[in-house]
Amino acid sequence: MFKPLKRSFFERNTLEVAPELLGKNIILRQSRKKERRGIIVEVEAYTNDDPACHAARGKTLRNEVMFGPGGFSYVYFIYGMYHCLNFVTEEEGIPGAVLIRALEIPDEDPRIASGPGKLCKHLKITKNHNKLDCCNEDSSLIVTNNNSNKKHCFPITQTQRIGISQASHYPWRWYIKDNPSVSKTIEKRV
DNA sequence: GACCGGATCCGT
DNA sequence: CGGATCCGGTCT
Repeated sequence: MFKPLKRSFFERNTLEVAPELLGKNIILRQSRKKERRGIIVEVEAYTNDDPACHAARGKTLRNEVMFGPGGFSYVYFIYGMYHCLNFVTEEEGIPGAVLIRALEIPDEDPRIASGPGKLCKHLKITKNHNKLDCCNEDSSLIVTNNNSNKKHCFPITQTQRIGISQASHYPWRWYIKDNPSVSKTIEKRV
């Protein structure tokens, strides 16, 4: 059995949580036996008081999970064809989330989950996975520490966020340097 | 009820 | 760089 990260991990400043999610495992239980795993290699932070954040204009039906406790999933549908996975940060009442932009999937092509839409497609993450409490060990979606040999010793690159028009210059994107599963590496570094 | 733009991806 | 494709937010 795997131990999910505690709620106290998520209920901190989004800009602290985001880079710390790099190297962590996402575990998705799809049935009693079947389980998929991915290593987080690229993230972006979206905070309260951030024009690009879905919560920037207050609570709506779509974004309300961002206003709740940390550690919940926020999955939304975009461009008529893709889903994107986030984990809610900050304490209850303060919206914030970390967008998971790329995963390294063991024994798979490194490009199979190299983007926020691609990773949801590969893991079959849909709106059914919205609002799951990922700190509950019985949840079908959890995040765990990586116990493998290639521990926390990896260089991290910080750049501007990509794919957005509002506040795109904020340097709130982090990825594992030289990891082949990162979506793009051409953006301006900080 | 209608309109419009989007935290994407792929092929050209 | 354009097209696919559809939902949520906003305004009427």
